[in-house]
Amino acid sequence: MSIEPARRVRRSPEAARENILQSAERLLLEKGPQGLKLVEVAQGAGVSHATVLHHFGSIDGVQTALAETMIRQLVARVLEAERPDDPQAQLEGVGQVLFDAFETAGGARLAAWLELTGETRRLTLVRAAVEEVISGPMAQKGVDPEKATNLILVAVSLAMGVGLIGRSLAELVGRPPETTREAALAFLKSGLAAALNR
Amino acid sequence: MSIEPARRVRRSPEAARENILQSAERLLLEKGPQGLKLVEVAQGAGVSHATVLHHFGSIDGVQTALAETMIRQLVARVLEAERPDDPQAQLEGVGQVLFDAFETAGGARLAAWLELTGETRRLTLVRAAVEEVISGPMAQKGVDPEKATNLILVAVSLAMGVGLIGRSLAELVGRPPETTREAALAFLKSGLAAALNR
DNA sequence: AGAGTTATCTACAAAAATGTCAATAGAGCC
DNA sequence: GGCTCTATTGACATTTTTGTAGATAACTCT
Repeated sequence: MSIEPARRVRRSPEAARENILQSAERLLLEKGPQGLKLVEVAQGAGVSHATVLHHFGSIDGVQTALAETMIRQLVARVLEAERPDDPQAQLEGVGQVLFDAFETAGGARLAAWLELTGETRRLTLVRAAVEEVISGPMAQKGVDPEKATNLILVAVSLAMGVGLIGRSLAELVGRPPETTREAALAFLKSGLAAALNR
Repeated sequence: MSIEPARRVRRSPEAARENILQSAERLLLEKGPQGLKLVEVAQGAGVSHATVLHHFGSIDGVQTALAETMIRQLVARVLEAERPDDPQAQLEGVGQVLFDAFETAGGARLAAWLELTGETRRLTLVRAAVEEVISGPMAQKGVDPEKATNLILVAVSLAMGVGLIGRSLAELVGRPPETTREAALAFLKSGLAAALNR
């Protein structure tokens, strides 16, 4: 019995890259940065590790690409909900959206990963997003840019923290996992209201 | 010319372990989880990598020990400042202390690392600390335990987020790095006041 | 001083992870 | 059908990282 050569699936370069990145993302979120091994990524994508190298050049290439797409997704999720319809409802919803963005698809874990690996330069996208919010909804509401910036900094930090450790923190003190998120949301909302209506 | 054998420094097991752990911590904070290599840790500690293995058994042993001591330090830093002298000043200082704790010596990065690696079980220490705060200063102030818990969850999450990405976030939008921290502190303070004086 | 203990070292070995290369096989095109 | 292009692969090569073993030197105790 001779060994059958594996039958191949031939994808377009774009499809191949996306397939691989999805596997990489899954691994990152499951096992953390340490789990991002070439062969495991390949395995998860149903492909040989040589293929991964063909498309990304090196393991670093994979990490870089992954970071970039994840940031892009994160920023997109945040901005998507910034429609300038009703500024009031918007401001109330900002927290909601932010929290979602950082909780969904491991946004917070991505950010943490970037911080831990010192990849903070990659964040020009984020900067653009922040500026968009400041000059968009905030300015419309007539908020002083300085103050608006501060609020955003706080809100994002909070969303980050909640997204990262919110669930386990709540469970740690014997509450349902969403407790942190809900409490933080309420806290943020009332804080925002107090800071803005004045 | 024959090679001189390196002269040895013989430490007590405890001192040796501590020396090594310090190097490991430095590396973790500098290069992230990926930078925690056996030889680098050894180099930073000024010993051979075999010595590290002798004391910790494996690289996992190093990680485990490191996580534990870092958590211990973090919790200690938080609780240290919980002296039941003046409940009022205390509550105001809580934010300060929390933020310090998560910012100093990479507390936030530690927590992030633990989360990313899925090492959340190691956190029994934290649980004890939270309970101590709830039943201590909070109860003294006559705060409903439920509400107290929520506030703590929020405060810790915020401290976490600020400690992790606060500085780079501020720099990202062109402010001095402490901006996030200061804004968050003010936000937290007024929020706490509003939630408690009622 | 001599002996015992063990933290430490060097040298080697094993394993894991990354990277290279030539051959192959899908898919579109003539 | 035959041709071309290249995504894919298996097998090999290299580098990195972790782990093992025996010898040695620092320290304590008698």
